[in-house]
Amino acid sequence: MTAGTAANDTRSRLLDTALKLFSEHGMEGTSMQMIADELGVTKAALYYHFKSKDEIAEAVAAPALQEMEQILDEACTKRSRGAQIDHALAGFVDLIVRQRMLVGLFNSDPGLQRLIHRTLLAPKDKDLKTKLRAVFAGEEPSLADAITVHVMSAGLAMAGGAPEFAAVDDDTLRQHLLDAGRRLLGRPRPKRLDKRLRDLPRPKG
Amino acid sequence: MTAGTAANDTRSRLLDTALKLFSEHGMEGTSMQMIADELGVTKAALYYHFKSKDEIAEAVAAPALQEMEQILDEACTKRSRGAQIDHALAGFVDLIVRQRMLVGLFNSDPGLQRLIHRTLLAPKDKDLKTKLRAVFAGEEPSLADAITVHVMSAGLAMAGGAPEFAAVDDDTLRQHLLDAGRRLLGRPRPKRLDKRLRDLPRPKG
DNA sequence: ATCCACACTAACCGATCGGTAAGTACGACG
DNA sequence: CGTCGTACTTACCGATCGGTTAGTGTGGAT
Repeated sequence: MTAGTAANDTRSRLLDTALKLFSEHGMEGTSMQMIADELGVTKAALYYHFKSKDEIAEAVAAPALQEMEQILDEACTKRSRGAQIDHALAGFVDLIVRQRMLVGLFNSDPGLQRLIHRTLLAPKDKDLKTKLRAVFAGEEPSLADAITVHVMSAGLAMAGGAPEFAAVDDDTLRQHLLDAGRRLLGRPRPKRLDKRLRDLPRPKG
Repeated sequence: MTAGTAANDTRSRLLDTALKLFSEHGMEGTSMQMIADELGVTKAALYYHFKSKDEIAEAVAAPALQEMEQILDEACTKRSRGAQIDHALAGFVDLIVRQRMLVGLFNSDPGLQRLIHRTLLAPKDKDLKTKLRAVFAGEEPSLADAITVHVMSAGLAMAGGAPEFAAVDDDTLRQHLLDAGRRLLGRPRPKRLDKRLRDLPRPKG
């Protein structure tokens, strides 16, 4: 017990550092040397903990991907479509806010995207994006709905991960992203009216 | 006359190729060798046309950036806030659809973003993002509005540049993105406009 | 005292990176 | 004919890339 504290600590610090650098410079723009320098160890030390750069990227991305999958699965258990969407949206926004850097990185780096798709998504019966679209817009969504869902997921993720909102506290950011998501998806806003009520067109009853 | 046709042709083919590769692999993930190979010339030939890789990236991004600036400036000349927003949104969506790859690349590559910010945006009195936010949400927007605008611009750009919608024809994509943008911004949807009717501003009414 | 697994380091690998220097095929011009 | 500019190519540079190998210091168990 209390076993590999040192190793565990270095390993998790390594992941934190990698995430930070990846999100600043992109995955291809971040070298193993940069990660090692930032950590204060040699490059070879990284290869003691991970077999390759790709494995580091996987380890960085995996937890959030798993969490997203879980949120989507939970949402599927809800009875009404409305409840499914509300749960998925709330969970998605919460994940984005808690993992701002990672989520921003995730749908912004072509290299990471390709890697993740190969190693973490492809093996599953259904890839995450498809699942997400299915939860928000049904199994066989119209083009309009598919586009709306894409705008929502990408928009919320990029805004959540944007450096200009880095100083905004989690609760506030979550509320605003939730509002934006609901507006896009045409979901009614629950009671909570914020100070600045805009004229919301409600196209559907 | 008809002078530098060959050179001009190579130069523009070079830019096309670079854009394609940048958007597939990211800027850091694309080497000069890759561009040269795809073009069927040697790497050194690239350096005949451009001084550096950065200069290529600038040349790739510059026209769309200029066009965006022009759209925003045009929008500012409109009388009502509503007309300003409508013009900017229509122009923005139109630009995204016409330049899908580039726009997708633009807000997805940390390396390109940093470069562009240094070389093309910083010198201007106001950077593009600030200008965009000002047009859509006023000079001193609330946090909620700033976030909404960010979600919109990033969401529309990423959806427009997304490979899964690559096969969608321009008009259709434009309509759906416009709808999503209007929903987000709380703009009323105009009654079924003729889809051919674009935003061409009447020259000095 | 010895051994051993752990968590590294120093030194190195071939490949590739962005970039450069020198040379060349070629058409236009005089 | 010769010469000049254009649009390249061949050959090369030092630096850095991801990754490997062999060795080292250290703490705990025996």
